Amino acid sequence: MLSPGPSLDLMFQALADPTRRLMLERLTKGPATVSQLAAPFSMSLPAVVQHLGVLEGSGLVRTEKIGRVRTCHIEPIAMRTAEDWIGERRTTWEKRLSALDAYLRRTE
Amino acid sequence: MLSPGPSLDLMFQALADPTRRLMLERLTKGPATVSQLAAPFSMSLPAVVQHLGVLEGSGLVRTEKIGRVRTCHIEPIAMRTAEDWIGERRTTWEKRLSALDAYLRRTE
DNA sequence: AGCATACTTAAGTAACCACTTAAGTATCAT
DNA sequence: ATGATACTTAAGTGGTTACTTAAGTATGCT
Repeated sequence: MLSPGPSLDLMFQALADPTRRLMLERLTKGPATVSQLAAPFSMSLPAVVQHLGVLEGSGLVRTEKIGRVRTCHIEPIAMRTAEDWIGERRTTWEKRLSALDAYLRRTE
Repeated sequence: MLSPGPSLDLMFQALADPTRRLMLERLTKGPATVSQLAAPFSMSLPAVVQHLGVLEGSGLVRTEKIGRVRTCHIEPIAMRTAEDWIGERRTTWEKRLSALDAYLRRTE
């Protein structure tokens, strides 16, 4: 392991689990309480809350507790951070490829 | 854990480690042999090869061995798969937000 | 007050992950 | 053929992750 980074670690780690991606997908349709978020899954509530903790720790999700109900929603800015990291590297490589391609065509 | 998916699991898992992201970053600048890829890191060669295995297993990197040298390069298509998954969810949520915003302004 | 709801805390476990060292194999160079 | 290079295989270890069950706390309802 090297540098901790601005928490790309935590974001990608959070995205690496299918349960958490489904939870994120659910939150795409609007905010949800912990119970609502847990409903589709067959696992225990504490397990769901632990997943939620990972999502929140990564910054991808924000939650707020009012009374006894905790409500969760997506944080699009954090999503963009992860997305951008991939995008930058991908396009750099694609540019290299097309430059090589052009070169090969020229020397052809 | 639920569905395995088309291996978004493996891609995001691969991206979750800073060493692997650095390796990917290196490969952005062009193909590299295993030794070249390992050079910047202080860890053992087998450790680097294990990381490389994760990257390759996720489809983000492709390698080919010629003689005794294994050469590695980025697979931009796989990168795009991961990128797109995030992007779709992020934009859906952003649309929801701006729709809500517009609604609030109208009723204001 | 008494009971249900909505989490929360704690503790334990089995599987996985990121390394390590040591030893091995396949090529290439002389 | 000999030695160096470029990985490869195997086995082990300590830390983390994804759960579990059991019990606890805080809030809202009647």
